Amino acid sequence: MGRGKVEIKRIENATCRQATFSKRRSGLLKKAHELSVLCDAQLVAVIFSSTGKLFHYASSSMKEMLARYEQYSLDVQIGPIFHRDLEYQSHQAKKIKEELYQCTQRIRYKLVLMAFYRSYQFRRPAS
Amino acid sequence: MGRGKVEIKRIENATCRQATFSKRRSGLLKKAHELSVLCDAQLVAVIFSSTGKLFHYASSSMKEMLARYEQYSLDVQIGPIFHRDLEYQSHQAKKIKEELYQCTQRIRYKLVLMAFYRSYQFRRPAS
DNA sequence: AACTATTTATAAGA
DNA sequence: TTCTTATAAATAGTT
Repeated sequence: MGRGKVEIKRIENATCRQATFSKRRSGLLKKAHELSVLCDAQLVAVIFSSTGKLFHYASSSMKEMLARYEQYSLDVQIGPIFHRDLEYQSHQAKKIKEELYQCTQRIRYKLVLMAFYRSYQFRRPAS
Repeated sequence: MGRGKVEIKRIENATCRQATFSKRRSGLLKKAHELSVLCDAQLVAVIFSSTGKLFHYASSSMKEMLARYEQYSLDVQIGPIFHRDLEYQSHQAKKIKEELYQCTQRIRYKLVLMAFYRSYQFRRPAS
């Protein structure tokens, strides 16, 4: 969106790449904020530059959730379900497996959220 | 960017909010992709709609990192349920599914926190 | 889902 | 980096 049309492939010139990164990064974070506010969505965006610098955005609801659940351990949360003494029928077990698969797809991204939050704390211990 | 200027605050009309969510969500994910490609950046964007539906983008390098932790997460945390030799009853299966869903909603942030802590240390051991 | 009038983002240049 | 400005792109309101 500028003086010329840009092909979406790696910018070879380092200076130009850095300039574009700076502009588009702020654009992306701005859009992320707008989306969360306009549409009442929870979202997180985490960006590492090619030099390893971290940038991020998290909607306020996401921040709250991260803070709230940080204290709980995975074992405490998941344990009770696996320790239940229940009897099942096999086709329903299959159903559950499918459901679990969906859950795990989500968990993949939860991992990133956690990553983000930890880095945020590490980088800003006082805030 | 349209027929009128929009104030950045929650859209009250539900239909309008949903339409805007759909448009801006795809716009954001597209921008995320472009940024990662143009500027060789690693990034993840995770969006939950107000109804809890998940959308995401992860740059390829980020996917790789996630894959490592997903493996750990799934095998260790979720795996055991698949290895149980159980029979099921329908109302109990239903209950379990509901609980598992709630459970994953709760644990997901913990998982991410864990994952990141390691990835971050790996990336920046000295800082 | 499509259509466009407008607003917004941003590429290139300074 | 910051600003300027021409242009490309996104999208608000509408159908």
